[in-house]
Amino acid sequence: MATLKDVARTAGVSVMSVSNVLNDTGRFSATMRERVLQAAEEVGYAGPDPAAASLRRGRTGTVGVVLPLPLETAFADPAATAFLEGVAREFQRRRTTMTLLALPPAVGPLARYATAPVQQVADAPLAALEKAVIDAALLYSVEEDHPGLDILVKRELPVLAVDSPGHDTGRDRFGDAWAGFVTVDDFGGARRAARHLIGLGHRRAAILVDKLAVQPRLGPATWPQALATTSAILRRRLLGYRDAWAEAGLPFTDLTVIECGRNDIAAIRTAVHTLLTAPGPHPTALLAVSDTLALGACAAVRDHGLAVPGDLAVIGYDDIPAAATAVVPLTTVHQPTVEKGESAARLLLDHTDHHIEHRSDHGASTAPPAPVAGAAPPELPTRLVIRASTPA
Amino acid sequence: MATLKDVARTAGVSVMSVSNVLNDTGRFSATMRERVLQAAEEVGYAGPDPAAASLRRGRTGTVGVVLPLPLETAFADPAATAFLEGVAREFQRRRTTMTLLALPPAVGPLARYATAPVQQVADAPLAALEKAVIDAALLYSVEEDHPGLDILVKRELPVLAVDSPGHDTGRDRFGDAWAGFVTVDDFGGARRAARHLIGLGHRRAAILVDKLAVQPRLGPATWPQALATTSAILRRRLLGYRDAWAEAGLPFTDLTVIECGRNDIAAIRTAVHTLLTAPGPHPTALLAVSDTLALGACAAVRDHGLAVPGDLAVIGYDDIPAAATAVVPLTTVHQPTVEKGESAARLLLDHTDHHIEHRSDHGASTAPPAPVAGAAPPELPTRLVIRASTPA
DNA sequence: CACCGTTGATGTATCGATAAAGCACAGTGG
DNA sequence: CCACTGTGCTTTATCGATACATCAACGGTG
Repeated sequence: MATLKDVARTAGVSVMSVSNVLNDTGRFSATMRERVLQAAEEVGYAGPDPAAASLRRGRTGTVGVVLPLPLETAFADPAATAFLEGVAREFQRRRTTMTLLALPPAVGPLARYATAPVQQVADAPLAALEKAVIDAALLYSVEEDHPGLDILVKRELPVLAVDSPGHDTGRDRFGDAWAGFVTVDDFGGARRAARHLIGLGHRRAAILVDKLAVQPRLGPATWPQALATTSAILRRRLLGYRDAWAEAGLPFTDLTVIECGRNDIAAIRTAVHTLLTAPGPHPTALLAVSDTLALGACAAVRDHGLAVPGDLAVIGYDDIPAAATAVVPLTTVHQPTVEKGESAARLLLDHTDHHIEHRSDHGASTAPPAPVAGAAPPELPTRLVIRASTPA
Repeated sequence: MATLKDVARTAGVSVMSVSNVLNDTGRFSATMRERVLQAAEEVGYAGPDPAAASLRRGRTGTVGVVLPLPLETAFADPAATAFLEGVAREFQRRRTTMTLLALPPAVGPLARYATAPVQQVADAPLAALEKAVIDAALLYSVEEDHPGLDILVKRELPVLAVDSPGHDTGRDRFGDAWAGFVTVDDFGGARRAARHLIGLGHRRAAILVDKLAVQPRLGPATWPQALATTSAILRRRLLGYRDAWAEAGLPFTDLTVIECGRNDIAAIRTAVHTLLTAPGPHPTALLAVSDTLALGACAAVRDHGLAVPGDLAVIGYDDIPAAATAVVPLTTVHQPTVEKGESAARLLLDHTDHHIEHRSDHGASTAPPAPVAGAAPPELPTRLVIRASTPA
């Protein structure tokens, strides 16, 4: 591979001149420019070696996006992909590359809501966090006490967590590392959905979730079990639904949580079937924690010979594109998913750009740590979109 | 940030000893090990700086996965996510990280099938290819003459292309860079699907595609238009369907290609509606180039008051999980999608592991370029899975 | 007792680039 | 005529780690 030195020798100039031309620092003449570019072409120079430049500059231009394993789940979920699309868009604007770091979910409930400690996960994926060539990390739905976080903190990498419980605590750092948070008003959105149902006269509903933990337990869950979920988003949504029920003075026994296992038509059909054939009074409405689940539930209800919303009202969550175009357009809680990704990326990059602009060899001449302008609001709004899956 | 030097000073030993312990080279005593680990803990050493290690070793442990923009498309497509899951699995086994590099699709048809040259794309995303800290690149559905490829070639990075037309030509390099290919027998799979229909007595069918080019043109396409598609996979599938028709001596006018625009229920419904209300004889079967399209088409056909397979037979492609569990389980062409990802990753990593094992300071003592054992077969098989969306 | 292979630690050179200082030389104003 | 200010290019000193060579101490052998 040709290096700067080769180009310099060929052009008959110093390496610094070549570097100056290639980085367009402006400190060179037109003649020099020509000579260097010509020589670069001649020796087939492919541009500065990224590893060397990263070492010297102290910046890599790459951010790690940390996702929970299995990636399939993350990729297949329309809400997650829309989020990633937002992240990708902002990264592209800011000339930043994204490295995917997949983490196994920590086993056990969120430590702050449970007594059992989060178990250690396999070492191999954690080593990836140590060796990744990145300037910062963006965590998507990663538990706040995941052991992987310690590694990022040790490396003093700025970290931004999306949909993490950390935001609730108002903190702005993890250990010594800067920390940012972007969340969505999941609690409020869920509460609005449940209030809407109550306003329509519903008194008994079932909440459909895909899984509460890595190992799902199919069927109804008790409220303590449900609230011990490992997912912070899920927990906030459940609390929102529950709060509306409490507000209206309705008993929690009439708001059951059903674990379906997967975002999968067959699994949802089974769950709905079980629900509708169980003894005792049936729910008159379904609150699904995602649109995928809600759409599956609609299909299952129809297969069962019942009508949506006539026999059973359904409300989803996320407002994915398919929600609006479904056979029965879905009433759902809209959240600005793509924008969430953009905000997260923007907030993180604003921080890194301001604080580690570039390695400077003489003392700390870093810009004042001014509050970042145009930063994203920490909590994005949600709103209820009323369509045809709830009665008018 | 603490460096090796700090650890060495604290432990009162040389930097090399620290490096030896951390890299577990075995050339140190138990006492030394203790002292070093203790000192590392004490100064809060976060492990070797990845950029520095990459520079010195000449390897980064990261592979670039190049996907066409918009990423949303890639992430939302179940076939693509299954593929990425396979890639991720193999990478994890091999302790390799993946960097996502999104490329805008080159505008214009594949140059080898067209006279118009592939247009230049925006420069910004290409710069990412120059600056990415990677050892190799895995291209997913990237045109063989995409300008981005030149950059990888200049960097002499090993490249592996999946579902690219390159495999047809039997080449094993792009310029000076090693090149590998993994493809699936798309032609054969499509032909089997169409033959099956013909065997069932069908004589008129419509082929549903999402889009032939970046800017889709909704509605029927002529065969020359269809075959000028920018997607190599799509082209192979179209040729397979067509070949079955030709074999049976049926006219191509009875095999129409319909462009739906998106993998979207509403778009598909419109396309199916148009198809079924057009004057003249209607097709008796639908060949969809993906299961997502096929499942959407099934729903659209039912909405239209017709039955699958009674009134209209439907065959999909890919055999995504949802195909088996659909209301009418889908007849489709199965391809080993996850395995395709694993094979691609394995083939690429086998190459890089053998050929750039590590930077060696003295002369070329590299291992003989033995043919890689256990490498993936270059073309993976497909098979027709007959379920309920075609009559028995 | 001199010779030698082993073990464990250290020194030195380098990977490929960039930051900052240094240095010639031309043009200016007092 | 000389100090003074830019240009434009070069020299020097790193960035943080690893490959390889070297060296000291030691126990076993003929």
